[in-house]
Amino acid sequence: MFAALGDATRLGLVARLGSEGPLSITQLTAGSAVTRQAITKHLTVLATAGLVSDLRRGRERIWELEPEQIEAARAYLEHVSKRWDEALDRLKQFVEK
Amino acid sequence: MFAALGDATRLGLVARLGSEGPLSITQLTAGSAVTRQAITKHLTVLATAGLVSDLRRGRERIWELEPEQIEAARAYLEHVSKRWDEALDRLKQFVEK
DNA sequence: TTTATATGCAAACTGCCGGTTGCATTTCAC
DNA sequence: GTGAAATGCAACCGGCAGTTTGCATATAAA
Repeated sequence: MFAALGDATRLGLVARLGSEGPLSITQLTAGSAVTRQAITKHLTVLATAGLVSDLRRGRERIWELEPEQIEAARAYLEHVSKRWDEALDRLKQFVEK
Repeated sequence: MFAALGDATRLGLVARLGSEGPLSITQLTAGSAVTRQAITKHLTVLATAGLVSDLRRGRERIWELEPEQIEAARAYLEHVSKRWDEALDRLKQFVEK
């Protein structure tokens, strides 16, 4: 999942979907430097990570953010951060004894 | 930075440093499946992303978490998530008009 | 019913990433 | 001071990720 966010192009897609709302593949391609095919592949990767989902509307495919997964990533980082604080506290206790 | 967290081995290192506190390269290697050299390279990547920092203690090199960067990543995800909510609100407004 | 638009599928290429191996260097312990 | 422990440096390698290209398919528009 962090791997999915780790590519610059993909993080860009997530950012755009976040600020502009649901967009089609063609719309996403216009605005990125790479080919439509590349965008499609990136979207597939993001979808596999659960970060986006798609729905068909006529001949176009609309992609939108899946904020729950983003929230999950956020929560994980918060968790690590918290554990780190606890670890430092334990270390402090240990040194003081 | 998300790219740095995107590798399984590296995310594991971050998790360990978070829960166990500062550790040396050798300590980190014992517990991972890969070579000490691989660990070293991963730590360099994490350091470049600002996620960890090192200090020398005698002949060993101690690595510790840099929680500010983790916080930064967390904040970014929160930002995207928030923007997404706003985008949905705008969309709702638009549809209702 | 043509024609243009939006997308899907598959093959091919290239660079970089994660990993190992071998040897050199520093520092601690005895 | 000699051996062992912890680390550094550099070269090498295999595979996969990101991208492009070419063609096929579906759907809207005229």
